[in-house]
Amino acid sequence: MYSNKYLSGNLSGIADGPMSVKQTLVLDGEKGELVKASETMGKKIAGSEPKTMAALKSHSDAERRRRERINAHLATLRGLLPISGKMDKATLLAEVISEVKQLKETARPASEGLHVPMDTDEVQVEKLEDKADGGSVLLRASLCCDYTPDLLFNVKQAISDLPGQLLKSEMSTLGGRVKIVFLITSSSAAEELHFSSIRAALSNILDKVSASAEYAQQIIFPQKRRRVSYVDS
Amino acid sequence: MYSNKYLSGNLSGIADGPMSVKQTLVLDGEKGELVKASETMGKKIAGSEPKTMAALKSHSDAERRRRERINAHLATLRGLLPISGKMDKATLLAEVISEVKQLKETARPASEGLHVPMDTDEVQVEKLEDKADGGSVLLRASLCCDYTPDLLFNVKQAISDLPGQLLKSEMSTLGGRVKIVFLITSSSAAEELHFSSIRAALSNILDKVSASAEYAQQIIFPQKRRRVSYVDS
DNA sequence: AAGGACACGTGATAC
DNA sequence: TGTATCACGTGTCCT
Repeated sequence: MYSNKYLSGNLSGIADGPMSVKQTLVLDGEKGELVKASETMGKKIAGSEPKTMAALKSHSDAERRRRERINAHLATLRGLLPISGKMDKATLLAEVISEVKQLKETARPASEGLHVPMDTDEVQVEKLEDKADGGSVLLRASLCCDYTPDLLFNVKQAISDLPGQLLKSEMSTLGGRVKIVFLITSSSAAEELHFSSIRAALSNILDKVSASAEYAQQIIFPQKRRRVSYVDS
Repeated sequence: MYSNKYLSGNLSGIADGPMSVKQTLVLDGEKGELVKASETMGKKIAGSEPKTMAALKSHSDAERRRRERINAHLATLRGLLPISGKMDKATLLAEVISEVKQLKETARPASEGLHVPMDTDEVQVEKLEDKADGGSVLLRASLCCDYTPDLLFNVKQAISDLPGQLLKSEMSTLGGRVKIVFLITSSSAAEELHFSSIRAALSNILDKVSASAEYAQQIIFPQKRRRVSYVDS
């Protein structure tokens, strides 16, 4: 075992391999030189006090146990992650934090109430929680309008044109009204660009839907007016 | 700064503090003794090669950067956790893994409740909360499948054939998948009958969709298998 | 060969 | 007091 190269596992000190003492240089910051370690050492060595020895061993032992605990937890986390491949310890942690965020976002709407479609047509794009963690931003876009048979077709087309990655979409209907909510990840670099192109895509849907809806409406409710509002945040 | 105690920040070696060279003992595993480090050292020291010096510095610098990266991520994770108090690094990780597990657990019913389409085709009919109100029962039916252009047409037809009164329908899409949920009132007398006819109607949709989807899929993914599950409750 | 990632032992420090 | 945690520089492997 590597850890016993300098520090023997048993105090009786049975020779069990070729020995090579290393880590013998000390970098002297003051002079900027390498010096022999012993040069600057005083009495302290005196050699082989068993007390110091035992203390040192238990110290490094404890430290090793600590490392093992941490690494075990890291391994557990690696197993919990959707990503399978081998990973850097730092990148693993980065993945974990993005996982946690994602899960939190996914779990939220359960408690945050439902998106009931209102009476005014609406296109809304907002940014959720920009904690400057890893350059990725979460956008929440929503569209509220009348339901028409071709709505879903238009939506689907718009989705494929959407920038970033679509995490989730949710749609609810009430009466003849419908509200669709999208959750989209965007790179913080292209954030504003995505922002406006999402807005454009959804507004485009709204236009088409409005056209066909207005046609149908004018037959039945010629008096009804259409109110449209665009909201950004 | 502590990190410069042994290794000076500048290679010119300006004296900037009291110096105390430490880490000079080497624990000899073979003999079980402390020895002077220099005892077992040969020529190698020769003193002050600038090459070795620079290499050593860049090495420890890199290692420090790595540590900082990891610790930064750990700090971020600490901030994401519901627990506020100070925490052991290992216990922090333990908390993170339990948090991830819990979020996964919480997110699953949320996903099912919020009707996020999963990867398996599914027809589900269940009875919600029969509070013996007035002989009327609430049924919740859902259909999960690939999205195809004719899906909505089929759904619309099936709806008109449905028994009972359709209270609400909700639909969400993710990727190419779609999940539709119906809320239907039924008389408790005809409950079982409605149950099976709803099942039949949705299964019928699923069959049609599967057919057209499979046709499209066999061109692109000939190996992909369709898994269908029927769930009652 | 130049640099990244990891485990190690050690000094410092808090309780 | 002993017994934890942490940051550090280093050796070693891998690319």
